[in-house]
Amino acid sequence: MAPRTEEQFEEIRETKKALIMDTAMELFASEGYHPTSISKIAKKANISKGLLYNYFESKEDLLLKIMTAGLAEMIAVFDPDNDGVLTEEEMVNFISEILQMVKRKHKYWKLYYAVFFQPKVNEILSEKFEELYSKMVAMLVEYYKSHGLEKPVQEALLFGALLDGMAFNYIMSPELFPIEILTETIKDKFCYIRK
Amino acid sequence: MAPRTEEQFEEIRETKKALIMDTAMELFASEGYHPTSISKIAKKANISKGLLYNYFESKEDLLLKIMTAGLAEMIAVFDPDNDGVLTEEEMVNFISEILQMVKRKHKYWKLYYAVFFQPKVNEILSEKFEELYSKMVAMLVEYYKSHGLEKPVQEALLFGALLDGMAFNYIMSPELFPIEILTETIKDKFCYIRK
Amino acid sequence: MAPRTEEQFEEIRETKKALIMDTAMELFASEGYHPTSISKIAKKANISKGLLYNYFESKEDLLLKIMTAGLAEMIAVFDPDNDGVLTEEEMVNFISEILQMVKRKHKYWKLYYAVFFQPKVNEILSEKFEELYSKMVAMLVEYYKSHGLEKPVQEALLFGALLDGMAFNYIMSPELFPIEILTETIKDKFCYIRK
Amino acid sequence: MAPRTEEQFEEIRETKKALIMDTAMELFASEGYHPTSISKIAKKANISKGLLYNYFESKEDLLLKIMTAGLAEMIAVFDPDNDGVLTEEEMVNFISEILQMVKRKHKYWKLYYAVFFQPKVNEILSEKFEELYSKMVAMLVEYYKSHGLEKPVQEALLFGALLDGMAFNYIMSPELFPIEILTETIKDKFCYIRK
DNA sequence: CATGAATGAGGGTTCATTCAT
DNA sequence: AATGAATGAACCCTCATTCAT
Repeated sequence: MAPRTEEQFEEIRETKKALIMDTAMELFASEGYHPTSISKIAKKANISKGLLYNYFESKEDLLLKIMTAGLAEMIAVFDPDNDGVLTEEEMVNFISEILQMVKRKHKYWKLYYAVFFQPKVNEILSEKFEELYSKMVAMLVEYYKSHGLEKPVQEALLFGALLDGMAFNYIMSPELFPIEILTETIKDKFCYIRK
Repeated sequence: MAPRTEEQFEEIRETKKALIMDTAMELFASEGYHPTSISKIAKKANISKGLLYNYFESKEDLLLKIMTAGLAEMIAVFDPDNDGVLTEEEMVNFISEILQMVKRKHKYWKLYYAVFFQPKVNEILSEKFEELYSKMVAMLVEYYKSHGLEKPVQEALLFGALLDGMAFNYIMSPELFPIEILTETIKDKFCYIRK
Repeated sequence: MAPRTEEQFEEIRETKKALIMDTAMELFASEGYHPTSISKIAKKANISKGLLYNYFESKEDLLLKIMTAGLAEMIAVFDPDNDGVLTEEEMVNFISEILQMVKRKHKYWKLYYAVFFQPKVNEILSEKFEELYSKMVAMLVEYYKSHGLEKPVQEALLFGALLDGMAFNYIMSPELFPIEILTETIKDKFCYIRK
Repeated sequence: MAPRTEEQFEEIRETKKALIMDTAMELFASEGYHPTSISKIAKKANISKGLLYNYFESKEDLLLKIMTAGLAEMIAVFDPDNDGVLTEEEMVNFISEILQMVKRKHKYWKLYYAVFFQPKVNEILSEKFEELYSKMVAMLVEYYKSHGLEKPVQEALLFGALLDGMAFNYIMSPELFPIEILTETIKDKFCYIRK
């Protein structure tokens, strides 16, 4: 019989890779990176331990690939790729999108917070993360400048920290932290909407 | 030599225990909990592995004791144990004290963030933590109420999140996050000082 | 296209088999038998892992087939199939041929030495090897007898050992062991040329 | 109760280390380095797998330590630490000592031959080995020079190779290679005893 | 109070081999 | 004839914990 075609193999690979990454993310996020063993991941994904190493070089590589993919997704959402200045409408939109994102990608975020203090991982990801971070800050600074604020950088940093803190609080105890009812207050405090 | 008295023994015990906890915290914070082995802690503390088990039941127990002690210390600082309403001066004071605390107890905070997603740890600490958290929020709510704000709860939650986010950002990259220059802006935004 | 004939298939098979054996030998010799994985061999030979098992039953079988083939080649060179006594000229020739052989088939020899202490390999090859060995010794014994030496067996064993030792030294560090400049001395010591 | 003294610990360590090295050497020599698992060594030595790593950093380290120790022993025997020229008597002595050594330290030699073609190991040991080798050659060269031979270097290299070959043959099949009855012939051929 | 040799379960990883296509 | 995804046993190694001294 003829062997599978290149494309068939490619498809199998993509499917399996996604399965493994999803399963691993789930476990990493809920139990932590170190306490999650390769065996556990393989069992939950219904594959053999060995197969995992067909797709990822190591446990660390698996984590990194998950994180990178997640980061890329976030960048896609966060970054309006807007070289000009945000309109006020865009700004309001931006806030609600981020907060929605946190709720939807709950697992990713949990993983992020859990993993950013793993020294080794952080080392590798921090570069990408800081890129995202500084883009966001720059965008905000521009917005505040265009609104004539005296200390646009401080505003931007503070606002960034606030979003971070909200995400963190929500991830830690979703039932205690009512994201929705806060948006209006945020708008009042950080959007400087001209009436 | 005269045999040591009961109290002397007790003192030795306390000193050793503190030494072990400090050493362990240092390592946990800088290398992570799981990657830090008991051997490494013992070596750095210049004691034998066996002795460590004389003071702590297990590695997890050690971590928990460190975390609990740290939390207690923070509670002592954060909680003015003030049943009345904060004055504006106290409020301003409170902010700068918290931020100073983050800088001073850098290691503790790092450990907290790194370890809060370990299910077991979280389970045990979350109760105490939430107690602290809700006390803080209540205090802030009172403050905002007394200043006639419309949505005192939202204000309080937002402010709490902001402080969290600042701590988080500072811990992650102290060189990128200039805590000091932000206090003024915070004051403007969250203290509602009556001129 | 016309279907291939039986012979063409056979030819393809032989070519592939030879390719695999050559590739494997190369790797076994340079990296060692155990550290060389089937994957690596397949990759270097530009075939799939599966195909290799179409030609060889197992990794061990592959090794054995390589060794056997190599041994056969050597036997063909070493054994003049001469039932009579070597002439002096033949003897001199014999020496230089062996030494040339070592240089040419460098890889084979390296593999031999590396692998001769693997119990299983030794088990299977030792019979053939001893056949070769005793033939060589017998031939030499005859030669020495015909030259009237008192202890022809000792001479033969010693000479055999010397050749072995030279091969061994050359294989281990070719740059340190100058085979060529030794032939004359060997001739003086072991050929007993009648002037 | 008081802990053991430093010396007691040291003694335990030395004893265990020797036990492990002996056991491992036995197995490495008879089954080969790679096919011998740490588990097997531990089981045969009646210790836990873990303990082995209390004494040796890795399997490779264990092998290296065994080899180095063996090499040191051989150097001690081979090297007369004689800056002057060997007397004829010493030379004869030297030969029989080496051959006895091969018989006595059978296991070590087998390990040497089996392991010298493991690329990684060789890399590390070759330096030490060459030191020994060149010392031996130098010693022999001096001897031959003092006996007025035309080509002392060739003589020395050849003699060295012969000894190597004899050792190799003996190790491979002791029953086929009668070391004892060869010494006289060696003496005749390589000692140049002045009558 | 104090030591570190010893354990053993479990971790991450490799790899010869199989098999559906 | 040919592919490479998939398996699973075995490997090397780590480390929290115990215990005799």
